Amino acid sequence: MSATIHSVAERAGVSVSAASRALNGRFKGARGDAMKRAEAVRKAARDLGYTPNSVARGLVMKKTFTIGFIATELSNPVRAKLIEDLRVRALEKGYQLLTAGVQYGDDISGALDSLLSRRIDGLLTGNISGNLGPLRNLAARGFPLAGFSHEKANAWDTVFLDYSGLTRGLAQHLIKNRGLKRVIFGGPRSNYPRSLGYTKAIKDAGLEKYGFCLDCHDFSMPGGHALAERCAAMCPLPEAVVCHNDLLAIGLMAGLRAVGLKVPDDIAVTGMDNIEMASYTNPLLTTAGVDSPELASLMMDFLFARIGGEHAFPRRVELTGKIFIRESCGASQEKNSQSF
Amino acid sequence: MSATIHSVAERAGVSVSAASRALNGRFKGARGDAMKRAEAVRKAARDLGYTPNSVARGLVMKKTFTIGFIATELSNPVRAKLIEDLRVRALEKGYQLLTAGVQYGDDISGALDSLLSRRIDGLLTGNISGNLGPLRNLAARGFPLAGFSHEKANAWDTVFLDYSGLTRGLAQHLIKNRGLKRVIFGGPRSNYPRSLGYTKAIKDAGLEKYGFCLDCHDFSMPGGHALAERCAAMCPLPEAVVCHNDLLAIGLMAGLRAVGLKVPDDIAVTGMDNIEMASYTNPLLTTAGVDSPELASLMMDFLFARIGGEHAFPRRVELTGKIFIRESCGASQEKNSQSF
DNA sequence: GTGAAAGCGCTAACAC
DNA sequence: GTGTTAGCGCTTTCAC
Repeated sequence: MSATIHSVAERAGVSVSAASRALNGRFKGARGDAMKRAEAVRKAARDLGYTPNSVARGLVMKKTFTIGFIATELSNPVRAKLIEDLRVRALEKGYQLLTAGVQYGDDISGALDSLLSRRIDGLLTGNISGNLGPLRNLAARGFPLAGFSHEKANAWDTVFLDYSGLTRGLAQHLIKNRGLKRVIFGGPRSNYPRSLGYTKAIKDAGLEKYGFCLDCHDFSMPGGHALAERCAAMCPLPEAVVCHNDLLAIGLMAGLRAVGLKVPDDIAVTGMDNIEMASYTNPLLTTAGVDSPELASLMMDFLFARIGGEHAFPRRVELTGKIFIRESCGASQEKNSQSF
Repeated sequence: MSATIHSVAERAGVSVSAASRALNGRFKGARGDAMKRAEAVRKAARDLGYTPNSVARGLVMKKTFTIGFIATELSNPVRAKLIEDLRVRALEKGYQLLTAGVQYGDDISGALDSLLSRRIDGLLTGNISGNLGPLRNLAARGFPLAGFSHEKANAWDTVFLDYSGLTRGLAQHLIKNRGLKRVIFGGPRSNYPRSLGYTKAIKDAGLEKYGFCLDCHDFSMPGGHALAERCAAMCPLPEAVVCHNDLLAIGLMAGLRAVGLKVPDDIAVTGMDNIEMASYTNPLLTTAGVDSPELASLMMDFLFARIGGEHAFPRRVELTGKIFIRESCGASQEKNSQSF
């Protein structure tokens, strides 16, 4: 049905190999003769409505110009933004991005196999957990791999994101600058860096007896909203809640309002990720995060180096985040944006 | 490097075709003999760490189990949600989703060619504009195509979304139920259905002299924020602004607050799309929209029918939206959610 | 430069 | 059922 390189070669009166060369623009010296033939090939292709078959191309070249991205929470705004940024970087180099979503803690092998069977040229990893064995194997075999993580050490190239330092900074701001004591955490009771940073700040300040975790494993707006009642029921009321992420914080703020509590007057709230929406909530959300395009660039630089054949021990680079003091923590804005 | 079906066949002591059959589970009668061989093949595959090469598979089968989605504003929450819903539906049927973003009014042929060269089995279209010729050609040639649109007629299967009726309903609510007169529109001065619906409502109510458009072609939160000053500068102040979409409305609400105007007391605001965030803003955003999973299902049903070989004239189905009256329009909530 | 030929990894005839 | 064989559409040797 569709035109093949065969048919365009025929129409142009040349061999398939000549057509292939012409279409891919491989001539060294521009001898007028060859140029003319090449033009004839291009014209034939146009006439026939030829669309190169990159499936066949991928088979012979063992290269698909596709890179995979595997992560959780694909529709979380932070991730959606990152995906767009990655896609832009990929496109710049002539690559397509193929995304695969997984659930927290789920087995990734299904998604991974699907990507691998499509013979992606490299794989980008997001915040995945669970059994990372298959990925480690890939890395060990020299398969191009890069990602971001809050883990100190990794088996493949990773951009390190210090979420722990960020929540710690947020909590410190609440404690030191605002003089708050009953600062609690909203998010999963776990050893995620985000909660660890909070705990550290509490300990540093000798506020252990006020430390508390509104345990919640649904880091979404509904999840945050549901926290409000539990929060309001606490006696005495907490003065601030440091949230696991922006979505949770935004949901919590809405929930707090629904139960008649004012943010930040009654309770201060902070988020994490600095999604675009954090600059438009009422009150404006105090949060922290890294620059998404920069993260995308760093990951892609790692990956393309590997794809280019670079062979080295797993590398690591740290991307520093920033703290954005806005209204929801009730602070004066004297120190609007602080590097961390 | 990677194992091929050849190597697993060899290891299992069978022919490649037997291996292929075993791996793809094609046996009719389950004769114990065949079953045992099949198991041997599967074991060999496991031992070798065999990952089927779907590039080769796609080449011979002329089928890639991939469907494309082409649309604008991929990172707009409505679109991100739809993509997730489409992805789920696709995965259920064993298909992958390959997304391609384009700019409003831009030429889509680049993105289209990229998708087509990957030999997608079908294509889903979002709200694209510009030269639709290539798509019409595809449809005419029988290529599986489906999409959503606010156009009455289309050259391929489409789910019709009546945005015009929705903004009209929103404006009517403002005018009739709240008795407002100075109701203006925030969004592009164009013949988009969204603004048309507004205009219609204004005319129906004989309020032409109050009609006005805060022209703006950036339907984003920053875009909406920027509108606030122009809005505040109007004299007399408008009583309500019907926005092109939720993002714009949310940005506008933030901007209005920044210039000291209260929503809805000073100015009412409505959005469009009913993104999840609309249920968490302060004030809660009155808006309208369609159910995303339902839209995804409808589009997929159309597409899979075509992929399945169905041949028919372009079909059309209408998906009715709902209006969600919340706080930002200042209304009592007596009629919370109204079908439209 | 050119064209003939080989082959990427797989599935689908086809005889057996 | 099984194996043998012929391609899918392309790029890339390789002689010329």
